Amino acid sequence: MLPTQLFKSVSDETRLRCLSLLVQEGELCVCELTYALKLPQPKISHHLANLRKARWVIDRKEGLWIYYRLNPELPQWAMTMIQASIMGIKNDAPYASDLLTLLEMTDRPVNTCSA
Amino acid sequence: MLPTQLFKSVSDETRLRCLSLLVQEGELCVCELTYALKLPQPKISHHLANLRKARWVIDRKEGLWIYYRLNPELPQWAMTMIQASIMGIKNDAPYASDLLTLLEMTDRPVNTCSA
DNA sequence: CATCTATATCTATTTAAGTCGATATATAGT
DNA sequence: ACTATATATCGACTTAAATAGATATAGATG
Repeated sequence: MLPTQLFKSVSDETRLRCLSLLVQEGELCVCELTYALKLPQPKISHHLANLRKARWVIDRKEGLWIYYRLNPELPQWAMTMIQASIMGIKNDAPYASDLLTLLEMTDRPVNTCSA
Repeated sequence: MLPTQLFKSVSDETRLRCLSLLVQEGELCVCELTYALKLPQPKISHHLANLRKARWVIDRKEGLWIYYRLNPELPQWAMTMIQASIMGIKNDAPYASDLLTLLEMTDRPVNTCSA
């Protein structure tokens, strides 16, 4: 959990978009992120693996779906810094419209342990 | 001043070490950073150019020296996030010992407009 | 057990970034 | 003008990371 690795992980726009949605929505599965960002599923999975490796997020399997959420064991400074960042950028493109797109999604999987 | 570019810029350890010293000390010249980090001058200059391009820092020329400091026009969230980060990591290696090394430097240029 | 859906991984390709050493520029002092 | 110091830039090389598409795995359904 090196600071430089945490920064590098969020220096990619696809990953920052995913993390922004996860911070705002709590917990999302891969198909919801794929829908919101309108990107190919392998690309989303690949970037989620990067966020997992940097320990920004953890995943949880439930049936066919794999849910991702912010790692509760992040150092306090990392939590503070990502929240400050996302509060600062969430109203800008493309982060704002990603959330709107997600909320337009019908048939979202029902998350039995919603956050 | 894209968020992803700000993150990428601090995802390199040399640059994060420089920025950490600048946040803590206010304003430093290249030779002070070179001394503190014990790295070749061209390498330090190269990374400072990156921090300048990402608009993390601005520079100021005074005689032979070029002083770098945090860009006062950073977005508020970026200021908050970098300060939270550096407060969180400044007591860890190598950031803590960089500051100690800097303070051991004799013949530091006298900065006439010290911050 | 065949099939569908959700997700991850693999391979190949391209692009970007870091490192090193040499050199160039600019200022100050003698 | 000559030399020394501070800093930036350039070129060559190496390494890492992003992208895209194909394929593999795993659970659910009929």
